[in-house]
Amino acid sequence: MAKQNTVFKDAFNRCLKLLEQTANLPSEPELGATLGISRTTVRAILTRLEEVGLLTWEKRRKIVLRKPVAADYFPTEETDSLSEIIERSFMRRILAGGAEPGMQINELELAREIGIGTTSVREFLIRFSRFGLIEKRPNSHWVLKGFTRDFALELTEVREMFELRSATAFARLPEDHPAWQELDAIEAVHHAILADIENRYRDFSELDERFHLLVHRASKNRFIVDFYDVIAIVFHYHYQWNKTNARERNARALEEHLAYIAALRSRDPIEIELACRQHLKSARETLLQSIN
Amino acid sequence: MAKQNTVFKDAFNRCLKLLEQTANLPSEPELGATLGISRTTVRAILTRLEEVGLLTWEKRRKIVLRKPVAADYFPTEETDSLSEIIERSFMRRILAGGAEPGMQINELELAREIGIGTTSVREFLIRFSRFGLIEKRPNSHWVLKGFTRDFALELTEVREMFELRSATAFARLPEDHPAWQELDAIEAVHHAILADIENRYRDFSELDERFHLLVHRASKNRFIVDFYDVIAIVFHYHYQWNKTNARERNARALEEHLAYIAALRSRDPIEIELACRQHLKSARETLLQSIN
DNA sequence: CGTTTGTCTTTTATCGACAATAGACAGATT
DNA sequence: AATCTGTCTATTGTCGATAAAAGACAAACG
Repeated sequence: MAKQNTVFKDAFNRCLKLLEQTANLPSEPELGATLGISRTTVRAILTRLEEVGLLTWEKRRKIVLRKPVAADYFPTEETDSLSEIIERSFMRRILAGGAEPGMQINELELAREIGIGTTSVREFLIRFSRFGLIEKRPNSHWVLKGFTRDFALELTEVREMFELRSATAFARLPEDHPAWQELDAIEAVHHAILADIENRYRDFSELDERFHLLVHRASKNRFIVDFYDVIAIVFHYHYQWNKTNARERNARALEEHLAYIAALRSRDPIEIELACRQHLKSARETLLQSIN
Repeated sequence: MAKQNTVFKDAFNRCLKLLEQTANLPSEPELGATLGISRTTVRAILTRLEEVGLLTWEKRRKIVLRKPVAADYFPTEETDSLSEIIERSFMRRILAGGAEPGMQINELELAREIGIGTTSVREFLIRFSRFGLIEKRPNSHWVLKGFTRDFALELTEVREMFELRSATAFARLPEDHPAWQELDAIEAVHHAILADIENRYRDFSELDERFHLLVHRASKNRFIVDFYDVIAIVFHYHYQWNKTNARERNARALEEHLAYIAALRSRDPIEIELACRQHLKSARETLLQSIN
């Protein structure tokens, strides 16, 4: 196999979802734009829709013959891109498994274990190296620096610098900047989750990322925004891994976010700094607790 | 060719340099440690030394037969690693050549132009992407964001945050920390260059990197230290590219460094902040001038 | 007994090949 | 006239293969 056809399979599934709602398919270019893929892949999807008897397709005439059923979808395991698979597999190893700092990382072994080629593993490790968890010895192996206390402290130190600056910049955004609307939307979701915290506390992780990314974007600095990737991936896997007291922790974080949002609205630098620091401090503590 | 033997050639050349000074070669492991290579490569070097009649080698008996001459060395073009070649080639294109922001970057074209495989180009681009100058469209090309005014401003904004914090941390290093000695050594080189500025002003670039890296290291934060790579590469190529008023500019920077070093020694936070800001401000201005 | 050497195995860096995907262009359709 | 479709080409993502380099281990040496 030269290239996985995960783009095709994933887009096919999303196309089926579209078909559940509407029985009308737009033109090829439009469908491509909707699904975020090229026309080549759109046509591959249409061809398959015809093959499985969901569609008659001739030039512009596209007639949906029936509603899609579960069996029409590709299994979700097949729709993940290779890099997602590698990332998950790798993170599980270094977060969950007994991964000692200083351990060697072997490209070939990793590749065999996941069942993929070495090229993909190498490219992943290179991309991943910017997260500061691994380091390359040229012409030799990678070294795992580990998800240690030091790592967490260094990460949060930079995070606090960047987020304070971003929050200050946020307050200076013009009244009509779309970020304020997005902030309203985010605040509403906070209230919604808090109102049903027992069932919905797991939705916090995604919301957290959405909120902080919005704040960071206000810095209009690519390095600050890019750095948020590091924070996001660490917290993402941290939430998956450490579930102790998740409900209470998330509830508290939601409240802190609300205070933080209110401070942003006030545009008062002092208040913003206070609310921001307060929240970042508890985020840091949560992270540190999960390490030791 | 599967792998370049640049490690061998480069180490061979360095070994010849050793032979110019001493006529005695140590054991294989020791030589390997000196040259920073494995024993396998050491033995390849010894074999070649024998082939070209520089050495008789049998087990522990290594007898140097003559001094190496210029013709014994591998040409320098052959000792650069592939990634260095790609980097130079790429930087020339995007800094010197008419590289408009928004331009597409084509892996295949780049590879053909440099005369190497696509894998190496891809890996380079992935590594390079953390410098914020290019961006990937998945399943499609890379986009050049360009060495623009915005780029320089964003870069220097973060640089200033990081360096101020590092400088403050530097002042808190214990009296006996090796960084203070290194600072003395660096200061001495400053005086030496200033004393012969007409001839030596080109040495500033390297010294600049050495000094600022030392300061950044005091932060003991991998993200801050790693970020210095971005600064270093930008200034490195910037110095190569923009030579107008280089002598005066470097002389001024050297003076600013000396003031900055004195401030660090004073350990007075206010003085440090002042000297640091002053220097970073002119560094930023120099960079900006070269852009428009 | 601690190094050093000889030999062998494993891993990395790089290439070329090929399927998946993107993208270009001319002719067809409304 | 604008958009869509058919067809074709170019580029990306991934693999396996291979030379260079690293590294393991036992026998030899001092």
